[in-house]
Amino acid sequence: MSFHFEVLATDPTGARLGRLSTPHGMIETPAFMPVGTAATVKGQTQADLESLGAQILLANTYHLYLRPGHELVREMGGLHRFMSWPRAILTDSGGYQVFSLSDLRKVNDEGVTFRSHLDGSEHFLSPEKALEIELALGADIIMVLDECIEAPSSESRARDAAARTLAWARRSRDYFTQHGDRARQMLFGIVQGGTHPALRRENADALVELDFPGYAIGGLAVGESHSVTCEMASIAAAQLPADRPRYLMGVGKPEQLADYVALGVDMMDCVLPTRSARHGCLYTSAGRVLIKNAQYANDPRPIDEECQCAVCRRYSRAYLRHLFSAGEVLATILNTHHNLYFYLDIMRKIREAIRFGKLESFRSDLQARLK
RNA sequence: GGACGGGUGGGUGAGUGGCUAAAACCAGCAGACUGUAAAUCUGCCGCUCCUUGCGGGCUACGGAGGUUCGAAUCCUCCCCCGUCCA
Repeated sequence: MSFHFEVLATDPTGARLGRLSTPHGMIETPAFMPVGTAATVKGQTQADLESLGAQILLANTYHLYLRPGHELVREMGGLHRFMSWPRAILTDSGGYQVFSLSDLRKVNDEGVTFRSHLDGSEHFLSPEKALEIELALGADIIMVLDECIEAPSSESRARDAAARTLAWARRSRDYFTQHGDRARQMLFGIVQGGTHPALRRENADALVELDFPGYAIGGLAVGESHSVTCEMASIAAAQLPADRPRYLMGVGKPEQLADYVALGVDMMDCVLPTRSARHGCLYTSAGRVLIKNAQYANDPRPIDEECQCAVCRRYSRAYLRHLFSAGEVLATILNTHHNLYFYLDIMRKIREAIRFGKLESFRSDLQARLK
């Protein structure tokens, strides 16, 4: 009973309000998970993240395996203790690196051989190896290794990747059954299938047969249009059991979050709020602010006049632009704080809207304002 | 007074006869970013005209002349700056 997922309410759109209990606290869904690849959300302390209300963070198996090494993390008491994060953690498997490090890897049915982006050394990641690492890291939710492909991809390529991902899911489940602990960790399977509707449906159906406690939809927002992303997510979500959490991996832009939620998605993660912040792109209730633009040099207003975050309550655009232009580290810190607040605040409002069955109007309002 | 070295586009600075409106970097301006090889990457960055094109015209490598089909690059004189010698 360490893990328990409960749908508390549904909205006419199909959105679900829920909660996922974990050994490291409760996650209100739909949830957005800030990305902390290397056991750190760049630019924010763990105290900052707690104050922002993040209930779960994402970290990366591949990166932590390379540095500092999963055995070290295990020695240091596991990822929660190592990074001093008392709330929930999800570790991605390294499947996304199959996509993003495409020049540095080779895939076959056994697994993936990576050439480390740090020192060029070769490393082999199989579904079993990924899980061994994830067991050592000790995150609450762990992901199977999958093969994430770029879009567009041919049907045969997508079919191969989906079949391989499914086979790996089976091996992962079996490995977890033997070595894992269901009271301590939850293993999610991942749906692939590219941008081919029939493949998505088939792959989701087959994956559900394997009976995972939660399901992810992967391989989206990798080059296809937003409407295709939605179509694929919708097809996959429709095949997934209603009583299990659904995680749409790697999305999305602020104005897209409610779209995914409306498809029945419970969890999302994205580097956008943190990376964009570092690059000077700030999200506001009236659209994006590229803080380095000359027009903000003498703008005394906060980033977003409607925002209640600590940065908007205290600092002007003029000051933030100065910090950014000067390359000051505080720019990263403050920008990241604001963007994460903005994302997490949208999620709070989305949950509120679902509670009252008003997600559709919230969504159209949001999109109109962010355009 | 003499001997060297040097003056290049907003800055630093390459270029020593044509491929140079002039490298590179910085600054400036604009844009991208979706399970993080990302404090990264891309474009623009003399003025001007239009039929917006690997287009036309003009201006530009301290100043003024000159050599040459052609000069930031060679020559002459001048003006600055630095170092050293008197």
